[in-house]
Amino acid sequence: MEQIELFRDINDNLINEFIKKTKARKVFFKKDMTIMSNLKNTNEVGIILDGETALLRIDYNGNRTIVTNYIKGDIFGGKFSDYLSEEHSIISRTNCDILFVEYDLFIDSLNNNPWSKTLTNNIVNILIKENFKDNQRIEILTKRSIREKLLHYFHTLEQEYARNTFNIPFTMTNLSEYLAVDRSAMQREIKNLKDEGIIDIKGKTVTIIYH
Amino acid sequence: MEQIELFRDINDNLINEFIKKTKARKVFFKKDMTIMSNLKNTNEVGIILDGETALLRIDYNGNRTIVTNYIKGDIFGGKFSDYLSEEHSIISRTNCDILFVEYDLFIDSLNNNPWSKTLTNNIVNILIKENFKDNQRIEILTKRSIREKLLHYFHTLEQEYARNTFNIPFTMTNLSEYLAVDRSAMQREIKNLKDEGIIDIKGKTVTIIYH
DNA sequence: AAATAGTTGTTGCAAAAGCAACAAAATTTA
DNA sequence: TAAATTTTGTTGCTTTTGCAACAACTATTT
Repeated sequence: MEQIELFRDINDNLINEFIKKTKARKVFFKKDMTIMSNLKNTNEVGIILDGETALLRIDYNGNRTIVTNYIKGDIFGGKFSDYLSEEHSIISRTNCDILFVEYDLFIDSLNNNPWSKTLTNNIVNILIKENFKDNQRIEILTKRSIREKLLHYFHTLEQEYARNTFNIPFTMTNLSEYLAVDRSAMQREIKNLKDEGIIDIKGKTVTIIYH
Repeated sequence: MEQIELFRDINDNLINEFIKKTKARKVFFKKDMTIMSNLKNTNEVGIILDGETALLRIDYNGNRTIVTNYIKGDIFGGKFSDYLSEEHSIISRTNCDILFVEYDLFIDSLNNNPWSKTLTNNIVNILIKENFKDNQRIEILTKRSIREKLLHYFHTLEQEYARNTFNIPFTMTNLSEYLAVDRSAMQREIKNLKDEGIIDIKGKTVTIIYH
C-alpha cells in the first residue's frame, strides 16, 4: 500500500492504524461503473488504491466530457470536489479498488497522529501535482493553432521521457479531445508536420526531428 | 492579518508566534517588480499579505504569458512552484506586501503547533481553490468557438455574482488573453452577440438576456 | 470465428478565427 | 493639463479550423 502516493513513506502498520482510526472502507468497482454521483454534496473522500477513474461531466445538453483522469494514488471527493456540481460524477475507467473515508475524519487524522506530518506532505504534493497537470494543459490550450498545440504537447512528452522518441499515451481521438481540437483537422496537421520533416510518426510513436 | 485566507480562523497572537517560529519576513514591492525569478529553484514560499501578483512566463522566443494571477492570501514559490522552470517568475501587478518563509520551516509548522490544524486546512483549501480556477479555465478553453467561450465565461460570472448583470473583471485585452483568442475576433463576436440580442454590454458591464 | 463497435486516415467545402492596420477613446505619466 | 501610452472598436483579407462523410483497419464481444 506504501506505493500509493498518499501513503508514501508511511509504513503498513501506520496505514492500518490510519484505516482503523478513520473507519475507512475499501470497495471494489468493475470497469465503467459510477463510483460517485452528485459530487457537489459528498462528505466522502475516495482514494484510488488500484485502477483508474475519471471525472465526468454530463451537461444539460447531454454532452459528456472527461474533465480529468485520476490514477492510482489520486484522491477525489470530499472538500476536493466542493466546487463541482450535480453534473459531475466519478466513473471507473478500469476495475478499481477505492478506499473511502469521511472527509472530516480524514482531515482530523492530519493532526496528532504519528503519520500526520507525512500524510500532510503527501496531500500537498498530490494537490500540487494536480495543479501542475492543469497548468500544463492550460499552456497547451492557450496556443493559437493546432500545430503549436501539437508541438508544445510533444515537447512536454519529450522532456518527460528525456528522449526525442516517445509514445503518445492517448488514442488519437482522445488526444484531439485533450488538445480540444477537431480530430480530423489534427490528423491533417500531423500529416503536414510529418511531410515537412519536423516530426516522424508511426502509429503512436513520435520522433521529434527539428525544434 | 486574519483576513488572509491562509490565516483564516487563526488569531493574531498565534500568527505572530508563527512568524517568529518560522522566521518569516515581510517585504514590500512596488508595482511591476520581479518578486521571484528562476522559480524552479526556490526554497522560499511567498504569501501575499496585500496586493496582487502574477506568474509570468517568458519563453525562448521572448513571448510573455501571464500563466496565473495571484491575489491577497494566495501562496507561491517553494514546493508549490517545483514544476516550473527558469522561464517563470513572479511579478507584482500592484504594490505588494509579501511574507517570505522557508518552505521547510513552513511545512514543519504544520505540525505540533496550536495553529497546525487550521493552517493545514487553509492550505488545502487554497490549493483546492487554485484547482477550481484552473478547471474553470480549462472548461472554457476547450470550447471550440469564441462565441461558446464567451458565453461559458459569462455564465460562470453570472453564477459567481448570482445576477445576470455583472462586470467583467478584466480589460478586454486581458479577457482575450484569458480566453486565448484574438482580441479583434473576440470584439467582433461580442458585437454579434449584442446585435442578436443574446447579451447586452456597455463598457465592461454585461447583461445576459437569453440562455 | 463472426459480428459489432470503435479508431484511424483522408478529403472537400463552408464557416470561423487570426492577422494587420487604423482611428477614436480612455488612462497614465510627466 | 498636456503629452504619451495603452486600450477599444472596426474592417478587409487570408488562413486555419471545424464539420461531414466514408473507407480501411483494430479491437472487443458473443
